[in-house]
This record gives sequence, C-alpha cells and structure tokens, in this order.
Amino acid sequence: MRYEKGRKDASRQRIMDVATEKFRSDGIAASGLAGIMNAAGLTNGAFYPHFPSKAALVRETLAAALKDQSDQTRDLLEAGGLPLAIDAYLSAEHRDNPGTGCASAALLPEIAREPAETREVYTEHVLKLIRLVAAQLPGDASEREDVAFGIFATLIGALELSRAVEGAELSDRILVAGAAAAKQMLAPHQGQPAKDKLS
Amino acid sequence: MRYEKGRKDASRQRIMDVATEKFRSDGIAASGLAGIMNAAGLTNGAFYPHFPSKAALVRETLAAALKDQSDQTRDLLEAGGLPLAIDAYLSAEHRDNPGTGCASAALLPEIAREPAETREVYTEHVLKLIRLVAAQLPGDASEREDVAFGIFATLIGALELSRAVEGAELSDRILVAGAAAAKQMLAPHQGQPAKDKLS
DNA sequence: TGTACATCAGTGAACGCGCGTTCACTGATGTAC
DNA sequence: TGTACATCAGTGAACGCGCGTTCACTGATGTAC
Repeated sequence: MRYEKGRKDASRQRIMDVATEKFRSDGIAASGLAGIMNAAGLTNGAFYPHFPSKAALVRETLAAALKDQSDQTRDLLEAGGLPLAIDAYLSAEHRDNPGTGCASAALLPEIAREPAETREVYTEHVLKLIRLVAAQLPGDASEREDVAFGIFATLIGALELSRAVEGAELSDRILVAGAAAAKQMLAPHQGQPAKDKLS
Repeated sequence: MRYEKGRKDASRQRIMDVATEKFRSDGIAASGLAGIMNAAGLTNGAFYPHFPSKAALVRETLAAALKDQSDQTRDLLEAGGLPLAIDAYLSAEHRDNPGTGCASAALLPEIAREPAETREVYTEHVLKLIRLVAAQLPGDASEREDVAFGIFATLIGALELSRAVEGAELSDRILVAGAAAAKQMLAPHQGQPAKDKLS
C-alpha cells in the first residue's frame, strides 16, 4: 500500500471529527464536503474511499455525536445525578459551543427532514440517551421514559431558544428558566421542591 | 404603470405566502429563491423589486409567521386557555404540517445561525408570544414569563423530537409526554393536577 | 376625447460561485519472488 | 537480501447543477397634454 498502515483509519477519523463539529455548528445543508475535507487536511476526491456519500457521513457523525453525548451524560449522572446533568446541559458553555454539544439541539429540524434511514439511526441512539435519563427517575419503565422525554424536550427547546434570541441577559434567563422547568419534573408527584414547598 | 394597480402588492403577498410555508417545511438554507418565485408564479428576476435580498425575505417571513402564531394562540387561549393551546400545539396535525406551523419548532437552530438583525426580529416577536402565554399564569410578571419560557421550550422540543424520530407510535408518545410535561408547569406550586393528586 | 409618453413589474439570460460526485492519475508502500 | 510489482489512499480537475444576484429589455398601463 502506498501509505503506511493505519493512515486510512487516521484520515477517516479526522474527517469524522471535523464533520461532527461542522455539522453541529453550521448545519448539515450548510456544510460542504469540500470544506470538511479541506479542514481534515485532504482534497475533495479523497472523501469517497472513506464514505459512499454525504448522507452516509451524516448518519455516521450523528451516531458518533449521540454516542459521545450518552457517555458524557452517564459520567454526569454518576457524578451528580440529573440536577447536575441539567445544569451542565443548560450552561452558558454548552450554549456557546454548539459544535461540541448536543446534536439534537443543533440539528433536530434538519434531522426531521432527512431520509428515514438517517432518522432511524437518530431514533435508535436518542432512545439510549432517554433510557439513561429514565433510569434516574421513579415510576415504572414506560412512565419514566415519558418523563425523560419531557425533560429532554425542555432542555432541547430551552437551549435552542437561548441560542436564537438576541441579548445575553435574555439568553441567560432562558437557560435558568429551562433548568428550573426541567428540575420540576424530577419529582412530579410531590410539587415544586424549592421555595413554598407545601401548597 | 405597466400592470394594474394593486398587482405588485398581490405579487409580494404571493411571494411571502410561498416563502413562509417553504422555509418552514424545507428549511431556510434548503429553500432557493428560484423555487419560491416559481411557486409564486413569477420568474427569478422579479424577486428584487420586492425584496433587497434573501435575508430580508427571511426576516419578513419570520415576523409574519410569528405574528400569525400569536394571533392563533390568542384565539386558542380565549377559547380554552393554556391546556387547549398545549394540546393544539402538540397535535398530530401540527406535527404533520410544519409548513403552516410554529416557525420556532421548524427553524430554531437555523435562526440561531442567522445574523443579529434577523435574530432581533425573531426575539421581538417571540417575546410577544411568551407574554401572551405568561398572561395566563399566576405569579409576578418576571416569574410568569420564566414559566412561559419553560412551557414554550418543552413544546418546541417535544414537537421537534416527534418530527425527527422514526416510528408513528414513538412519535405520538412524545407528543403526549410533552403535553403532560407542559401542563404540569401550569400550577407548579400545587403538584401534579391529574392522577394521585396528593402525594 | 384622443394621443404621446413615462413608468416600472416582470422577463429571462447571464454572472461567479460552491455544491455532491466522478475519474484518470500519482507514487510510496508492503509483498512476492 | 535485493528487486520488481501490485496496491490503493489521496490528488486535482472536471461533471452537471442550483445558488443569490444583476441587468438589459419588454410592454400594458396611468398620466399629461
């Protein structure tokens, strides 16, 4: 072979790394293959020995980003449970770095427009994340997953809103309001945990 | 003038109507001006007597879609309060028709990548919607708006998730779970309204 | 009332550019003898 | 151990196409006289 062993794997990994970040910061449709390959230190044509199409790259990067998010979430849950995970998700740091953050918050409407094959990959991986969150909740399996969906929806919506609005103050406020709303779902049968505890 | 009076206004309105729908169903970046103009029954070049740029069209359509949403929401709130508005938002009908639905759920990540001018327009209009929701809630003004942000975030996230996942059953379930989560925020100091009412 | 003319919404081709994908080619390597 | 050769990751130009935008032009209308 022309290049040393392991070089192809390394190139492929560089393409993946660049793409997972670029898709999340700029969007899928707005990220061109030429730009991705250039950032990976390669030329246009070198893409196709690695991936059969852009759609395939999208599928693989989506899976990789969600797997990463599951791993990080597992660590956060072990360290401080759902309250910590919620605060980390709705942090200014996460808001200001979409490229390394939640693929769902960065790409959901675009994912919804992708072909079924891509959405299947997304569904499979997002369910793992939901189950990770659900495991922290009380109630039976189905009930817990429903609450986990509610929490995740709130986090995604709040992060997206905080990124879209103009004005740092308002953006910060949305993060705080979103975290409060999400935490309120943690013990739904007992009312609000903080402040006037009993009605 | 070459064409009868009022024709320009009618053409402009047709461009706006087509664009507000197309942006929401296909995304902003993925919607070309040629396609929009063609659907409006005009040719490429006729765009520029109406709008100075695509960015200007995006701004105007965003404002129009959000104004529309405010009007519809006002009607729903008058008819059945927040519970009705929540059910309408997280309905299968809304999920399956993004082109005529919530611009936030269809476009938020894309809006976040738009220039400040566009995000200002978005912010201004989304605040009106938030205040409409906040007016239905208990507490002081700032507290109510925070809860309204929490509710809206939950609705947006749940609708986006329901559109992105593969599988009708799962998608329906997300809508129901999102509605339950949102409704739980309506009377936050009193615990969950339905089922085991007292802890 | 009749005619000449200015107006300007809309036409349609073209601008330069980037898109995803294809393809003939290169050349350092690992392998076979 | 030394040499010939097959391999194939990567190159870089080209494919057809659609993008946002520009522009010379058209021609039915409203207006001015």
